[in-house]
Amino acid sequence: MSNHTPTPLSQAWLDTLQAGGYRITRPLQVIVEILANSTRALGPVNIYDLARKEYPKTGLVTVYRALEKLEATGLVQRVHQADGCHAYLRAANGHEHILLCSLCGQVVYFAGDDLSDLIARVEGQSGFTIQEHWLQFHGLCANCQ
Amino acid sequence: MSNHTPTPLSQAWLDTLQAGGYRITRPLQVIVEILANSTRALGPVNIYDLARKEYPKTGLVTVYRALEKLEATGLVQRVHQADGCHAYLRAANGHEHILLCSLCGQVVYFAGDDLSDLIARVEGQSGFTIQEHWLQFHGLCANCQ
DNA sequence: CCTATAATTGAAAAAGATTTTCAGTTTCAT
DNA sequence: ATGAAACTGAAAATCTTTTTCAATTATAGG
Ligand SMILES: [Mn+2]
Ligand SMILES: [Mn+2]
Ligand SMILES: [Zn+2]
Ligand SMILES: [Zn+2]
Repeated sequence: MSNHTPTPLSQAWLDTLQAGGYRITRPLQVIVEILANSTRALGPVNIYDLARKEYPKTGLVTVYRALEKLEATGLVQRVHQADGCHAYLRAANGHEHILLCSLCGQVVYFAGDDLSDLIARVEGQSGFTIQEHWLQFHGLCANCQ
Repeated sequence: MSNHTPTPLSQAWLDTLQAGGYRITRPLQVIVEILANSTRALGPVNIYDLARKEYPKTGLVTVYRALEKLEATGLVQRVHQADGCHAYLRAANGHEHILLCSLCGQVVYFAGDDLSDLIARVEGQSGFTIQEHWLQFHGLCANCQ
């Protein structure tokens, strides 16, 4: 059971988790390492399988519990997809959205959308106050087209 | 067991379903009536409870099966929400998106978004070909604010 | 209107996913 | 080093969705 050095990102996540009052255990380290460095969304069983390669004792329950902590801390987000919404991904940094490859699942983050005019127009027409917007692009990555 | 007249929209849905080769049964009529006229997204159990008021024999399985048919026929869509993605709503007509009230669940459809510049920019930066976009607004309806 | 056929139904069982319980172990502030 | 609180994995419980199956029903054709 080798003890790999954490990547800078996963170390930052662990620090945030610790600052949030959570304890840093081996299975949590492994799960964080997996999620912080993934370029595609992963489901619980997905993460479970990967985690067991590094730390075979890992239980599926622990994966669920880690996802709960990571989501509560704002480090990961649930990803909505046509075939299900039970996969997780690094949360957006500031005002970012995601673009997903429909074939291989690869994820790219982008920023720079400006929906303020549209939002103002829709608020006027509907009488709603808009608090939040979800935007997601789907397509084929350079490799898959 | 009163036999209410179907609303124009639910009659149109039933015609579409029949044209698609499905048979029009009482529980299906009731479920269509509920979904075609709902102003908020409804989950299977939600629909089940409402359907049983009109046709008490309705089984939950039949609700699942009806949703399958309605989704396959393009009459309803699954709605993605922060607290789960198992509720259904009238599908968009053409290029529409939805705006949801985070308090009461009320839904409004809107059109008129133009994301082509953003899409072109993100395609250039990422090397992806973007095929589809999801956009959803969340806020408070006139009643809830 | 009758009939035959295929679709549909509801109950029950099965399968799948997630959560809870619990006793033992580990982290981490003192 | 110590102890309180958090965390762990296994097993059980719970919840959701799908499958199976025998009976019923819709609808096309005569
Ligand atoms: Mn945005
Ligand atoms: Mn659009
Ligand atoms: Zn790809
Ligand atoms: Zn409202």
